[in-house]
Amino acid sequence: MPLGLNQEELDRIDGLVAVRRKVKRGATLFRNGETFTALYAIRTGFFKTSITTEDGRDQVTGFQMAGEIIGLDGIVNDQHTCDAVALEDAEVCEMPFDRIEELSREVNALQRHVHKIMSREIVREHGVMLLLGSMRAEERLAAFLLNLVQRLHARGFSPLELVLRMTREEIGSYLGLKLETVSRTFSKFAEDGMVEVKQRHIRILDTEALKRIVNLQPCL
Amino acid sequence: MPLGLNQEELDRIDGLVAVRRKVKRGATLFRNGETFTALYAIRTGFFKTSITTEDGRDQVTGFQMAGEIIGLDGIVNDQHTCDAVALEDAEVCEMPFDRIEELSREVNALQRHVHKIMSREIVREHGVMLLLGSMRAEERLAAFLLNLVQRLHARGFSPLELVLRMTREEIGSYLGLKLETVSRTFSKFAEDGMVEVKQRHIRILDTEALKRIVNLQPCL
DNA sequence: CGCCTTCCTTGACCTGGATCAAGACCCTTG
DNA sequence: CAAGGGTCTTGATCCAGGTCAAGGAAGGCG
Repeated sequence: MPLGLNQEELDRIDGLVAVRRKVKRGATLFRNGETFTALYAIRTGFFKTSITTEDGRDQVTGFQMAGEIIGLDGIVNDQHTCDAVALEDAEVCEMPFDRIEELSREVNALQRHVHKIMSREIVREHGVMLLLGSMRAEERLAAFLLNLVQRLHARGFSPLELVLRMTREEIGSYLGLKLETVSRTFSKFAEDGMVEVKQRHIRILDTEALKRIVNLQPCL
Repeated sequence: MPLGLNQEELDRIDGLVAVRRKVKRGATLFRNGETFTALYAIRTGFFKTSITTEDGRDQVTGFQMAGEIIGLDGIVNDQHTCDAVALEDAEVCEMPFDRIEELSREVNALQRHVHKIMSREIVREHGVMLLLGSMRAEERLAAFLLNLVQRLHARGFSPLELVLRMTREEIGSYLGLKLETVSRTFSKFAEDGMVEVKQRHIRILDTEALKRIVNLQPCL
């Protein structure tokens, strides 16, 4: 994690992690309705979170990778409100939330950290609202790709190449598009020479062009 | 606020409120880019929060009323990332965030409360993502109206009548629709006898019908 | 190794909501 | 009380993306 902590504090924070848990591809880490007890820090692997309505509609609310925290939705009502599914074999650290609260009363840096994580998630979701509320299909997909490579890059991966862990349908659900539109838009980007698409392998050929698409206001 | 607190704790929490601040209709409480120092509890009045991109796009991220907290977006980077504008004359309590953190180390119930408020906001935004990502115009507006009256009802107002504090355009921005579509959809609801619309005065004639619209899956 | 299933692509067509445009209503201010 | 600007409604038209349909690649499994 972050910040200037002394050894004792670091040890105590290490002690937060109750269990390491492995989650197989396709398995759920937690599910809507389950009792909330812990947050999870992803050590390795890749997750999606999604909500499902009674009438069967389904919205992917995020994709999470190593170093990110999931489970924050459960705090309000001591009950998870979304499903977290591993999109590849994964390992997480389970951190019981009452111990987080306890410890963050004593370690200021941890308290602050928890607040920032939650605030960051709120801000991220604002961005998604902007995307869903006002962007066109190409803009959405370009923004999505740029966001993914940027996060991967921060983890030491290439900023020009990535392997999608999710299906076109899951991307579509996240972006408010149908899978056909996602596929067509990938094809269009490829035609225009901006990316190379081989199934889930994506190579970015022109980052600037993608950025221009995102910032492109329709006509003024 | 909530919960079983003793008198001393209550007094201390009262002490959180540094200033009461009045905000005139149309004025901003805070603005994107300003340094974050405090959360605000709305005492009276009605706010919208919105983000604006460099290219001038604009997304309303929420409407807040008495009893709700705004400013959470500022915690991550000590800087606000959205604008909060009063849609009617309002009064807020300014609560310096470092004092909130300080006090919530000592009063468990406050700590818990802060966590829940943030988590609630995350869950609310999941709901908005669902709305923006997968609902049709009528569903969005019906969901919006039901949400508003429900929150107003919880504050002692009629569950069947409300006055919109925002324009059609602001509703549209929040719901990912153009103002004309919002207007047309209101008209359609009125034709169908579900609501009565007189400019910003809305009377709900058939709550159940609105609920049915929200849960209506297209064809299966 | 070959079958099967899941995922992806592409085409043809359709439609919900956007866009453009013209007024109507209403509130404010002089 | 009249003028004017912001807001709302409604109509006509258009188009981005949805829908339906038909294959095609690829990875897992017996």
